[in-house]
Amino acid sequence: MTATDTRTRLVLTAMQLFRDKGYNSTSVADVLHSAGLNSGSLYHFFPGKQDLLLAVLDAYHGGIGPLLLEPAWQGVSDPIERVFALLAAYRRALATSECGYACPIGSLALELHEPDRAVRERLAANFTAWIQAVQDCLEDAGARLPRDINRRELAAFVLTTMEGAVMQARTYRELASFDAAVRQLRDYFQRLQRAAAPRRGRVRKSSSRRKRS
Amino acid sequence: MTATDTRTRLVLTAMQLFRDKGYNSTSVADVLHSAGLNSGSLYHFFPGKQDLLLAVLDAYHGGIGPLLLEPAWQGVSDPIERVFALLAAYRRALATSECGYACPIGSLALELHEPDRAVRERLAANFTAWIQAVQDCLEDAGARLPRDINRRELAAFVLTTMEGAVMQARTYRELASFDAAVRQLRDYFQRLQRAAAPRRGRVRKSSSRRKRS
DNA sequence: GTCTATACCCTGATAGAC
DNA sequence: GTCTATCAGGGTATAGAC
Repeated sequence: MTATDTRTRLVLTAMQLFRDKGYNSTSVADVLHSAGLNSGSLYHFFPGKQDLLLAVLDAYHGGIGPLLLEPAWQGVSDPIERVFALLAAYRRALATSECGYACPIGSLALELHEPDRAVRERLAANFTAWIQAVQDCLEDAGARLPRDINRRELAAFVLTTMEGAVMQARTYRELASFDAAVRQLRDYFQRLQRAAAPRRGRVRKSSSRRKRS
Repeated sequence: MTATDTRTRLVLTAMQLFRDKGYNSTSVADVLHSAGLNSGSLYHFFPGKQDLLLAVLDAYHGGIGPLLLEPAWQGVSDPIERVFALLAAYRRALATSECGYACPIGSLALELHEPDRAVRERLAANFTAWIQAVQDCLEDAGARLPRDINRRELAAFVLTTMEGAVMQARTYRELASFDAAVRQLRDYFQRLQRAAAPRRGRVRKSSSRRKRS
C-alpha cells in the first residue's frame, strides 16, 4: 500500500460518499471509516476537507473521457447519436439507483452556496469539458444541423436538459420524467435536422434515422 | 405579536436562509438569530428542523401563484410569452444576485439525498404546480403549437430548461449561460410554432410575433 | 408562548507516539 | 505514513422558569 494508493483511496471514497450523501452531509469520519483509514492519513495528504473536495472534482474532470464518454459511446459512431447515448448513460445511472442518482457536479453546484474560487472553478471546468465533448459531436454532425445554430450553445443546452431531467427524475423518483425531457430534446434535434436537410428529399441520409424515439 | 405571527416569521426567515445557504448549512440557531427569537419559540411550533422545512415547502407551494406567476405575468397576456416571462423572472433573480441565485426547490431536491417521504412529496408538489401553470399556458396557445406535441411534457421541459439554465448560470456566475439556454428553448418554440402554422401564410397571427427574440 | 440554560452528540482538525 | 487520543466548537433538541 504505497502513499499514492492511500491518497487515491481517500479520493475514490470521498467521490462516492459526496455523490451519495452530498458534501455537507458527509463527515470526515464517514470518509475515514469507509476507506478504512484514520484521521492522520487524511490530514497527511490534505490540509482539510475542502481540499479533498478539490481532489474529487479534479478526479471527475479527469474521468470524463475514460469513465463517462468512452463507455457511453461504445459502438456508437454517429455524432448525433453520441449525444443521446451520453444521455442514455445518465438514464442507466438513474435506472440502477431507483432514481436516486444525481449528477455529482450539478448537485455540488447547487449544494455549495458560497464556494471558494477554487471549488467554483473546478465545477465550471467539469461543465465546460462536458459541453466541449458534446460540442465536438455537434461539429462532427456538420451540415446535418442548420448552419446558423450555435454549436456551443446547443451543446450547453444538452447539459441543461440532462441536469434538469435528472433533477426531476430524482424528485419524482420516476424514470418517465427523464425520458420525457429527452424526448423533447430529441424532437428539437429532429426539427433542426429537418431544417438543415435539403428541401427536396425531406430527411436525407436514412442511416441517420435509427432506433430510439 | 400573535402566535401565527411568530410562526410565520420563522417560516419566512427559514425560507430565506434555506435559499441563501442551503438546508444543511443553515443551523436552527441561524434561523432563531435572524428571526430574533429563541429556541423555545421554534420548538413550540415545530417538532424539529425538518418540520420547519416542510412548512417552508408548503409556503413555496402556496406562493407560486401570488409571488411567482402573478408578478412575472404582469402585463403579459399571450400564453407563449407568459412562458418566457416566467423564465425572465428567474433571469431577474439571477441578475439581482450576481448569479448567486438558485431555484430553492431544485437546490433542495439535489441537496437532500435521502429525504423523507413528506419532504419529497412536497418537492414534487412544487414542481408539479409549476409545470401545471406552464401547461395551462401551452394549452391556451391551442393550435399555435403542433397538435401532436404533448403539452405536459413540453411544460416539464420548460422546467428542465429553467433548472439546468439556473444551475449553469450559477456555476459560471454568468447570465450569458442562462440566456443561451433560453435562446435554445425559444428556438425550439419557434420551430414548433412554425410547424403548427398553416403551410401557406408562414407565421399566422402577426399579433403573436412580438419583441423578445 | 417565550425566555434562559444546558444536555449531549458529532463536527473538522490537531498532537504526538510509533 | 499511519496510528490513537483528544480538543474546541457548533449542531439539534430539551427542561423548566416565567
